[in-house]
Amino acid sequence: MRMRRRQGNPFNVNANSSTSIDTPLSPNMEDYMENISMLLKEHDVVRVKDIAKKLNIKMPSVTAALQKLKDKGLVDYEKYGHVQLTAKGKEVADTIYEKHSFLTEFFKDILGMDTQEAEQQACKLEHHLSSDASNRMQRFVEFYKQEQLDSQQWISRLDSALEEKRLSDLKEGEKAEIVRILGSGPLKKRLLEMGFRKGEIIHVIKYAPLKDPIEISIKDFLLSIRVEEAHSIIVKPLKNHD
Amino acid sequence: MRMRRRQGNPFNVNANSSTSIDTPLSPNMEDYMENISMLLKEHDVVRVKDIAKKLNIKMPSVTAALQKLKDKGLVDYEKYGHVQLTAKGKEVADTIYEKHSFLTEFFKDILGMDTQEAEQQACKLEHHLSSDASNRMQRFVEFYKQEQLDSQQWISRLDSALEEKRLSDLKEGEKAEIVRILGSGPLKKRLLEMGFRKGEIIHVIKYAPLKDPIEISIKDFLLSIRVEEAHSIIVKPLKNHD
DNA sequence: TAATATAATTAGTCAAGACTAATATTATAT
DNA sequence: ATATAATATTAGTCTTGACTAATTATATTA
Ligand SMILES: [Mn+2]
Ligand SMILES: [Mn+2]
Ligand SMILES: [Mn+2]
Ligand SMILES: [Mn+2]
Repeated sequence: MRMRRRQGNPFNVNANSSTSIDTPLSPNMEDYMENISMLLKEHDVVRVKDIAKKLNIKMPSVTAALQKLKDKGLVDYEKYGHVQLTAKGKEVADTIYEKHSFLTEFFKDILGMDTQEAEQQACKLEHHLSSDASNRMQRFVEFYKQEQLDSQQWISRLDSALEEKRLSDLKEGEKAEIVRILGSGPLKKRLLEMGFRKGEIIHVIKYAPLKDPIEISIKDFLLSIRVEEAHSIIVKPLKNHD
Repeated sequence: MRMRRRQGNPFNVNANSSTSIDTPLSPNMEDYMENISMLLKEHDVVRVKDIAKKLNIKMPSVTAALQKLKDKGLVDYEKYGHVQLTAKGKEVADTIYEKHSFLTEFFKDILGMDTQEAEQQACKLEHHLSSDASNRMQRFVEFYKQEQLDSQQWISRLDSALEEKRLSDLKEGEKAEIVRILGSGPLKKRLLEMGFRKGEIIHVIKYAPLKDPIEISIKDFLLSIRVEEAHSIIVKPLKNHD
């Protein structure tokens, strides 16, 4: 469910042409704020060129953005001049950066992603988290990092879990061991009856992606299975020489 | 760091005017796929009107979207006809819905948000998660829901944590108890020396938002503190009659 | 079957946010 | 102090994905 801002009504006469102030910042504008703030922490003079480089865009785009952000009272900026944040602007930037930080910690320290990917993910998601969700998640990250006990347990389990695939993701000719079967209803029961059990070795005979069914063998039995069903069978691919 | 798609080069002569196929789906297009799939699970005939209603947009927007999705080979659709998903389209929709599901579980069952907010958050974030992050997070949710032991501990701690604020979020006249002080460097040391200790009661005397400093009292001492410092003091507001 | 109501499409507009090309300003080097 | 280089701005274009108004096609009802 989405709320899209109503926009572009040509008959809205109270035009208030500069709708600038007060409407929430778009993800892109938030990134401008965040990155200007970061640049200001490193150098005390920030130029259009610096922002363009950091955000990997061209200078005219930056100029346009700065004009909007100035209208909103978030940056101090005069033509051809240097860029500063207003008090309000700093608040905004800090709020965003805080989300960036705990999200990064979450992806890095809890989910075990490497620094760069973690940062990237964080910098995308930060613009879409409600403040309630942010609070809760921030608490959660703090909490989890204190209880290092079982987080160890989790991390070690994660590594092997990441080697797992779904049967439907295997390619023709691949072999794999069944790790577990998702679901709980009659579907799971049927799969068990067909011979899909934990530990069994599967060999994919024929698999045309998107075309049902997949043909496989389990200890010399030939079986056909629909993609949809294969989707809920978790396997661990075997190296070729097994 | 962002990658923006390069766009709008008027001199790109290999125009390939229908750049349609193969470029990744935008968040909005992903929502179309997801919701069409949901509608198809309930009714076996899906009309433009249904999609418009579900997504809370107008019919012409839907028509335009369907034309694009058809170009990309994701929907079966003829003018004035009913809407179906292609095999590829189903795959796409399922992938998105899977993210939607475990994200919802995360916000609901781990962070304790109510169903509706959890769904909303999930449906925003689902479009921005890499497949690696998705995998890890899905594993994490599964793992966490099995170890109900300490998740209990966490949930109960969360409730009280959500009553907490930062000193910088209090309004003039409010009283609060210090819960803890964030950070670790010399800043924290200085705050402790000033008398900010766990359990102390704070009374905010004067606070003009965005204007340093904040004036407060701790057991009859008057103190001034900068917003930035107040930001790292976690407090629990007291009811008026305390 | 004809008249009406509902549903869907087209045409044209708008805002955001990127881009290029051309121009203007400021900084640096001779 | 001037010439050149580096930066920044304007003007105009493009795509995406909304919107309204007008038109066309399909369904329903008399
Ligand atoms: Mn970001
Ligand atoms: Mn960020
Ligand atoms: Mn969504
Ligand atoms: Mn969703």
